[in-house]
Amino acid sequence: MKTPARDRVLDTATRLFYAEGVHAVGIDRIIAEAGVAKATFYHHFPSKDELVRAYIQDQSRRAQNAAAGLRPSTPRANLLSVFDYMGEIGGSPAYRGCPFVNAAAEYPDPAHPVRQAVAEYRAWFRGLVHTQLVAEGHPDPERTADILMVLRDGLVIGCDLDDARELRPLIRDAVLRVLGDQPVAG
Amino acid sequence: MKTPARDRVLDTATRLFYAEGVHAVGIDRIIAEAGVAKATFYHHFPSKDELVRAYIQDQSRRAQNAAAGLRPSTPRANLLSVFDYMGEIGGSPAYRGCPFVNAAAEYPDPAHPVRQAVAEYRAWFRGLVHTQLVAEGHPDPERTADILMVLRDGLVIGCDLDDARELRPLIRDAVLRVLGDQPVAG
DNA sequence: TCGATACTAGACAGACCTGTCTGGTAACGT
DNA sequence: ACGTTACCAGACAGGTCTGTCTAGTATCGA
Repeated sequence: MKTPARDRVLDTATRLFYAEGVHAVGIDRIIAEAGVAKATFYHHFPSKDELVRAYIQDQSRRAQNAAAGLRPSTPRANLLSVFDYMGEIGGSPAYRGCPFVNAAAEYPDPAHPVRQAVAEYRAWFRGLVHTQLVAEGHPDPERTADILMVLRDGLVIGCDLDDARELRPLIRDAVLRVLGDQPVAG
Repeated sequence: MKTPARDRVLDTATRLFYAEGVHAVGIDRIIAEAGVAKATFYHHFPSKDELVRAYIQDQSRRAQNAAAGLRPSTPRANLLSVFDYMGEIGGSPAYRGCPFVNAAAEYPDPAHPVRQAVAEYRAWFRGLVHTQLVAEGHPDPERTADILMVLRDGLVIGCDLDDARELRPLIRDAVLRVLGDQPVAG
């Protein structure tokens, strides 16, 4: 218990929010499992919604760090490795879908800070994909980036609601079909 | 107020669950807005979770009725019209994403009856797409149906979290790319 | 040594949650 | 006429929710 209280709270909240949903997990449970006093929690986070926002922003930061950690190769290989990585994550037994999509489902108001944090993550991911498309000289980077975003969202849903093991082998195929230079095999 | 109490409850629950989320809406509010006594509610639905399941099953039934109402044409046209229809729905100002995906996000346990009702809808939709692919003689109907399912999920997310008006014009393009016989335009 | 900061335990308020219960009204088939 | 069923209003129980508050301990820099 030598890690700072704020970190323990955020780590515990991340685990519970992701596994069980935001509205399904109360502050009392978070502070109990984090081993933190209630006053300490409200010292670091002014409200539960701010904790949720911090959770989303932290997940976004981690995703960006993970993407930065991938050793850059050709734009095409970068794109494929991003989607392959999604398949790896999606195949984990603890996988419960995308934290951003799941959180957004619990915050219907697009103006809510949590939704805005989700929008920031999405803008970053879309930019990542778009940059690779431009770098590889794709003839239609705008539209293709949009469709790859759709593919991304569909994959995180599919890995959660369907069988990720069946989905994983076709990710590369799907990306290549969207990129448009790979005819469908008979 | 001459419609039966059960219908008023289900209609009100559908409206509120979809607009605000399942956990965010309490029984007290549903019965108040439906103009129904609490005992009447619990007479028709043994628990809130059963109401949620009825809501999901009702949405599934409506989707299947809507699909049955589309006048059948060529398999290719059927496929495109299904996805076009999704774009129409997704462009509505009241659109808040897919009720099945949103509900599943609030019920992490795959064994929960609500999740099973969602799974039944998904199996139906996947079968609908697969049938059309087989009918048009597609060389890879299994894998293509899976990817179109991914596309479906990505579209409902994108129409909710991004701008549906930007997404709609590229739906047909995305479907054709997945079907694999349409090269990307320069 | 002093003051600020981080932290702990836990009571408390006020609202909301699901689900049960009592008690009464009205329609309807037999 | 009678029993069943559907429906109403609303109290109630037991729990949980967020957020505030009191009161005290520990650490650490100046």
